[in-house]
Amino acid sequence: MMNETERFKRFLKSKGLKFTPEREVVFGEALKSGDHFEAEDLLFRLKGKEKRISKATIYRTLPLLIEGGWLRKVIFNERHMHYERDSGVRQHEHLVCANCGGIIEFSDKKIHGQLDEICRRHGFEPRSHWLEVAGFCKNCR
Amino acid sequence: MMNETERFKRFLKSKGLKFTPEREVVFGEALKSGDHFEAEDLLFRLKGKEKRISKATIYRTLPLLIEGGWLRKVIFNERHMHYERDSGVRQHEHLVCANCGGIIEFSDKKIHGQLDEICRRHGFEPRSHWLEVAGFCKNCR
DNA sequence: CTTCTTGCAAATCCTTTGCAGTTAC
DNA sequence: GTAACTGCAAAGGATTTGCAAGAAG
Repeated sequence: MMNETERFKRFLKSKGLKFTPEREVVFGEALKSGDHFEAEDLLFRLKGKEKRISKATIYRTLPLLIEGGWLRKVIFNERHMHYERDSGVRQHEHLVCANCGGIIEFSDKKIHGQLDEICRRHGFEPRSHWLEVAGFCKNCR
Repeated sequence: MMNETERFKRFLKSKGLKFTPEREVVFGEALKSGDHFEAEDLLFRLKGKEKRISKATIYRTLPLLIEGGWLRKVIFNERHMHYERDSGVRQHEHLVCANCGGIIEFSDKKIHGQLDEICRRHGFEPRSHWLEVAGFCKNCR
């Protein structure tokens, strides 16, 4: 964790930006998120903290964390953005339950291979992809 | 086309809704859309028509067309919604160029098969899916 | 005639921005 | 010191809603 904070500091410095207490808190809390979260979640979780962080600061910090590779955006069938830890693999593959909202993540080599093949056929250079299957999970079907 | 309009009338009736000139126009224009469009596109295209249709009516009609199976939603990496003709196959597979915005649609049996397999493994009952690959097309790479 | 519709403008929701005061370096 | 940062509140863009007037059935 200390390492990550150091990485963050270096990242900011490299861009001529400053390492502030606010950014440190948002950074720490975002990385603590086990799974998907929304800006509003962060805001809420930070409400209880000693340091009060404004909505604006959160919205201004999230893009930095994405740029630095700590987070990625995930778009669901809603109006607002979700975020998740970026493990480095730029793939977003989910089964999303239409009933309980539960999310199962997966990653599949066969699909990746096939996607590469399809891109090749179309002369398309892939950078990232996301795949969402909507339906009903084991418990809700 | 006449058939489709009849279908639409019947659909509305079945839900206790009325067949109005406004709905007819929106319906016709939406079905005329060869590819993806946004609510704003429809609004614009309807500007020139004899009948003036309000934004609100468009936003109120689109969900009906989705419910009736004529359209489906497609979500891109933006803040607003896109729509496309629903051919009955509930798959949304696209290569989207990050530079020119061009969209290449595809459909791939191997991927479908593999998705089914993954769902089975997770006890998940799929209803629809969407897969978007972002990158650069032949011309823009 | 009754219920559903329309257009309008105001309201929402999430996110971004302008500004004036504050802080990191 | 000075450029970057913060919180606030106001602005934004896409979509929605309340309302009174207007049509469909």
